[in-house]
Amino acid sequence: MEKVITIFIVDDHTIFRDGLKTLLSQINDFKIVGEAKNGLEFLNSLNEDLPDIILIDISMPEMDGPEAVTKALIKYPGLKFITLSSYSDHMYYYNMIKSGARGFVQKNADSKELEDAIRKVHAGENYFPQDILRNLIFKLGNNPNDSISDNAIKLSKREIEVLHLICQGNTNSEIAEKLFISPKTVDNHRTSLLSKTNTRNTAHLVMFAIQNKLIEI
Amino acid sequence: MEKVITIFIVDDHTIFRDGLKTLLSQINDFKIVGEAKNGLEFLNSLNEDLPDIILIDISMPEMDGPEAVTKALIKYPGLKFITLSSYSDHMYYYNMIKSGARGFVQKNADSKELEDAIRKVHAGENYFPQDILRNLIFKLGNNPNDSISDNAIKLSKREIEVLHLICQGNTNSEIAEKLFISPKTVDNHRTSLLSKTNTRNTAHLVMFAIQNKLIEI
DNA sequence: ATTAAAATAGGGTTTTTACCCTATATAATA
DNA sequence: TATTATATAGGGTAAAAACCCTATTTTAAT
Repeated sequence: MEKVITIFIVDDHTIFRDGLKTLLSQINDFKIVGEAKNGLEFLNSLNEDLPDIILIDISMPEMDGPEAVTKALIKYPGLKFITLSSYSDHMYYYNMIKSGARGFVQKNADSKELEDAIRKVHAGENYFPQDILRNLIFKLGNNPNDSISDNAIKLSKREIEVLHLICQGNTNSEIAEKLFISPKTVDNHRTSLLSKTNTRNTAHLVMFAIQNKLIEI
Repeated sequence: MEKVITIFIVDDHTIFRDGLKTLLSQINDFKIVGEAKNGLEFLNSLNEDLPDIILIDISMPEMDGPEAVTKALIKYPGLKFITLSSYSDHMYYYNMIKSGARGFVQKNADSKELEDAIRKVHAGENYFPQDILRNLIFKLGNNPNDSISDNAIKLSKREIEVLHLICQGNTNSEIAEKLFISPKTVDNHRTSLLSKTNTRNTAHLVMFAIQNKLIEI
């Protein structure tokens, strides 16, 4: 008899979890051994009886995917995570791969692909769709020192404060009043925000900030 | 033998559809008779053999939930739609209920609730969670003339086009070129966008648009 | 058929943003 | 210790946005 692959599901949508549970249970050697509705609940439910594969969503309340993966791998370095994602935003791939996920399956993939991914990752391989790999390679370019994390946009504390106030619809002088600084300083922060994020103007900056979770929606 | 309830699923995430299919198939008198990955595909697949219940997502590519429901009900007024939604944004409840959906189930509800909703709607009742009803009543207030649709922000086709191009970082003259209109006209659309959404400037408008799903992230 | 909304476009003005530059003090990092 | 990033602030300018107004044509909606 073949060895059973134990699977844990982390996703905030109960119906999705239920569906996935039922779907995967129909595969003979797959066994759902646990589920959680966010990263925190998942971490708390981890014990010595570890699952073979953890299917985990990216954006969840309380604690999101990347954070949960990072924290879980500190305690249990052998854990194998496969990310389930609904967005096509590449920023997330990096965060998730960086944090240590071994596979990546988009929710609009078919269920056969998910099964493949589970088997491959369980066998010790990685599973990333070609277009994601291509994008990663493209991002890394020909500079080997250029790690994924270095590509992450790092905004300063003040810049994030300014960004928040911009998104709320404040003008430079209003932001200046609220932060007790000169409007000219706000202008400078604004310039560096556009420069760092490589965006063209305020509208583009706000979109970028949301897409890359620099601010909460 | 009890009568079978036929169900059609419309959702852009294949894994979610597959899971739901398997999940609901386990209930004896439920039968999945079709599926589609967006509103357009759903409409095209409709024929004389109509399903009892259609489970439909709100935001999908090509054609979204409200539009599909509206169009389907013109041709087949008897159809019973249950909305599946992942967000807590109330904007959508109105659009979906307005368009004629008879039930509303959040994806983070449990699968028992979905089954209940299907049975209730099939029996001719409505199914809306208490908090949604409460919010509806709250929104309607004590003004009986104040219909739901009046509260929804209605942007024109052109305004939404302009909004999209704004979010992508285009200036008025760039938008003008792309839409083959005068920059002054774009400026006018911009003014009415700010006025309709009651926002203060571009940054605030973009935030509002995203928060209210006027645009895709 | 009449009204209302949408889409078009122009004139003109003020405010805001975006970008050029220099400059200083402080904090963090190599 | 030397270097880099951050945070501060100014002068100056050009572009863009925001808002005032009028006005015509087309397209829904009542």
